[in-house]
Amino acid sequence: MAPLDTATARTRLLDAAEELFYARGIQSVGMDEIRTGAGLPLKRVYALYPAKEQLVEAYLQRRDVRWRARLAAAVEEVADPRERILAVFDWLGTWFREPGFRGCAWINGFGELGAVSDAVGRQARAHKRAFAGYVAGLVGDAGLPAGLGPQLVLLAEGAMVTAGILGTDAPAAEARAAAEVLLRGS
Amino acid sequence: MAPLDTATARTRLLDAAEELFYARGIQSVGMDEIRTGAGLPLKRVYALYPAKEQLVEAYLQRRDVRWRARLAAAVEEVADPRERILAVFDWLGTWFREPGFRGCAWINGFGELGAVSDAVGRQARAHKRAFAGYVAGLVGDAGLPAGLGPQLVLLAEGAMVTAGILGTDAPAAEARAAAEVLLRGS
DNA sequence: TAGCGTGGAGAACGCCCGTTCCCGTCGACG
DNA sequence: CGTCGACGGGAACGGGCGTTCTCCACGCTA
Repeated sequence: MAPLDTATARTRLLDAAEELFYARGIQSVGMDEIRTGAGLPLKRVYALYPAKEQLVEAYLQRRDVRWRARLAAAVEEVADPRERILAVFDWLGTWFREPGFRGCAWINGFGELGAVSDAVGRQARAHKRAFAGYVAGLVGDAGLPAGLGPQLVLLAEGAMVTAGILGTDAPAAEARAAAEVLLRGS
Repeated sequence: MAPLDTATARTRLLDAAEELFYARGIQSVGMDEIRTGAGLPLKRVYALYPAKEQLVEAYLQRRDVRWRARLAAAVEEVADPRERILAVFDWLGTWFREPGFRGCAWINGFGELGAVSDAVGRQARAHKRAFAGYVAGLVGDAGLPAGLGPQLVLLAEGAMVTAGILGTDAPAAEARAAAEVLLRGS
């Protein structure tokens, strides 16, 4: 195979890593499998990320950017400030319905390695704080009391977990319905 | 050391397994460490559970019984049907504050091995369904609409996840406040 | 008291995995 | 056209872990 430039090599590597890590968990996936999936020589893999933990970190980082961008894009399609909040839960529903959905990558990663890898713990906390911050922004834009933000976040997190474990998209609609009540009550 | 009877050997084994698995994750803990913690010969360990996966299953099973019993005991102290629902969130708060709290064992286990071990996936689903069933019972006892149960469950799950990752007990109070609004709105 | 079996302690085995190293080949440059 | 460097492919290494096996001390029985 012709030599790949660094950028596409990195993309392929992260693509393969993300697919495998998300589907099966981090420790269950070996570096060899990732390099096969990426079609890269092991040497190249370790030139890009000198250790597995750094590849894991990069995987979570890139996914964080993309995940929040997809959420924001879905919310952006709605104008009314209150409806924008509910759009978060609608988007969760479309996410849950995607083939291969297996819960939240950061919740899963934290459960697996949060106690043992600082990098994973940091990524999980950063992602969850960023999500909470985004929701808080939506709540502020709608002129609603700040205390509502964390409550809506709990509904969303609970929906992710429950949908992941039970393998159903129902929690998205349930969380949305609960969110409507919370909005009305404020 | 004097030979231990089967019952206490099993107890010691499960005690050691639970402490280590919960604190550090399942794959990060070796059988050798567990046998050291239990003070048991490896032979005895494998006589009790012929493979690690079965020990993991037993760990989750026993923890499920105890966890739900603790929750139920806390709820039992409250008489008013609506207050009993809120007592669930109060108990979550005392759980979050316990030293060594690191989130929900089934959520963590599912994130780590749910895709790779049938036994862990089954345990997680069974536990979450049992919890949801318990909450549904409380909702029914209070004469509230059945649709409220899953919504309260989402708040609780979200609180567990968030408290685990962020290392704070605040989600318990936030979830309780949200639950009050949901109760009032029904 | 001699033999036997049970159970404790830990060494040993085989496998897997993260990481490193070697070799063949192909393109660039003089 | 010859040489050198870089890169792809994969073997090799070292360590860790789940699982099994060996050895030895102790207590029971005839």
